[in-house]
Amino acid sequence: MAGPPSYKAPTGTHDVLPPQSGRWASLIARFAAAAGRAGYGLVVNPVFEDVEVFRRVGEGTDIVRKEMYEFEDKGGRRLALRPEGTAPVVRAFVQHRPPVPWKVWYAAPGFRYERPQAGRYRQHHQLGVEAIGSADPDVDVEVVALAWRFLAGLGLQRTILLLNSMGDPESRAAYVEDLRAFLRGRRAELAPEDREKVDDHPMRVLDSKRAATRAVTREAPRISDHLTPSATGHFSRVQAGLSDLGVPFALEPRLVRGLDYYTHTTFEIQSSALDAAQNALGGGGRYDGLVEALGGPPTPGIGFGIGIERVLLACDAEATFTVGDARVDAWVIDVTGGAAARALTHELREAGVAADRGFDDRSMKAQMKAAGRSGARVALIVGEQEAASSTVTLRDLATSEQRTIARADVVAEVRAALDKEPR
RNA sequence: GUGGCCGUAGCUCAGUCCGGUUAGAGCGCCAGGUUGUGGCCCUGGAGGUCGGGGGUUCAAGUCCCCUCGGUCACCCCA
Repeated sequence: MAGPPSYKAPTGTHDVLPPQSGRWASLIARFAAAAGRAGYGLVVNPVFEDVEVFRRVGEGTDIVRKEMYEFEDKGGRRLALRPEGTAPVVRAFVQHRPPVPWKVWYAAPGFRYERPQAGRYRQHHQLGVEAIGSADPDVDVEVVALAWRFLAGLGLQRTILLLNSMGDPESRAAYVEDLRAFLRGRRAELAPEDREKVDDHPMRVLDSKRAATRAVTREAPRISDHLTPSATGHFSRVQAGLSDLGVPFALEPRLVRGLDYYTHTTFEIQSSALDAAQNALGGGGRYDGLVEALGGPPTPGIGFGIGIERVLLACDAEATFTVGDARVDAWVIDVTGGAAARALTHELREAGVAADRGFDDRSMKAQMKAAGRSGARVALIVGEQEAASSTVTLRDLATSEQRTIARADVVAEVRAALDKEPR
């Protein structure tokens, strides 16, 4: 293409700007607080990993088969941008071998090369936790409840929690055989697009949205009928625990989720407020074989990921968790050249008062206009008269009342006007 | 990867079907009305290669082809 360069954020990516970014930041802060209260510490992983880290996690999944951002660095290493959050955390666990249970949370971007649509992006952001090293069903309960309570705490009400168990590997192997046999017998009734999945990935057929397929899978064998006694025991204890905490859930035997590594508990939280096709706000499950697959000792684990963009979309749809105005307390106006504004804003900020000012030595009118637009509660005005008498005019921008105060009393007067405690 | 719809000022859009002088509106921005005072009002101004390229034509924002981008959906997922 000719002409001057005209750059845009790459397809499927977005800039998050004020004031929306304020909401973004506060969402993460809330999650950090919730996870912190539950004993989870922050983990920060690299945004790219050896491509094998992700391959080991799901050879057969679309995520690794066709959606990974893979590249070779200048040293010839094969790397990939993280398509999901669990694998890097598990890799870090295997590398550092922290004491268990290891409970961590993260807020990180995920990258998948796919066509964007409402609620789906090439770079999206996830909030998540991982609890590695305990097979206790109470860990499942804690993790699921954390996700549920976090979303409820934002004011989201039109959410449903879907719960299923994939069982242990023996349960699962037996079930897959049974399901495959069933689907082969009914193959002709399936939607054409789903027929080819029957042989290689029969469980993928279960989450098809096509009506013809769903009619068949309604009658398909259920994994709950194939669970070993111990897997059934684990799952019942999870359900009992959730009920005990008042977390409502619906059993969904067809919930298999996209990643191959899940065992036992899997769950997904959907929003019925989103009319978009992508209505899963988050999901996760247990992955008792994953640590071993990445070279560690046999170690159980469970976690979830919540999509920040989708949660915010759901909040929009339910008109909750709205953008808070990031207002400053005071606006400093200086028509004597700017030195007074420089000193005053600095002094106020040092004293803990949020203060801002205009630049470029603009007219009184222009500076007042900026002050009004900023949403500040008070304006501090320094003109020739104030400068000459070591005073400042303090104006309440809501009531338009103003009075002249001594320059030396500015911090105290502003604090009083804002009803703010000294720091 | 496949399909539908859409690309005109910073934003939201009119104008495109039936081609015709300097491409418009609202909002926002800047300035003035008020030589020290915001929000309301009035006046004025800046800002556009009509996504890009090619073609048809005396003439293209408008018609044709290609291309890029956006959006929604499928596959699948957060």
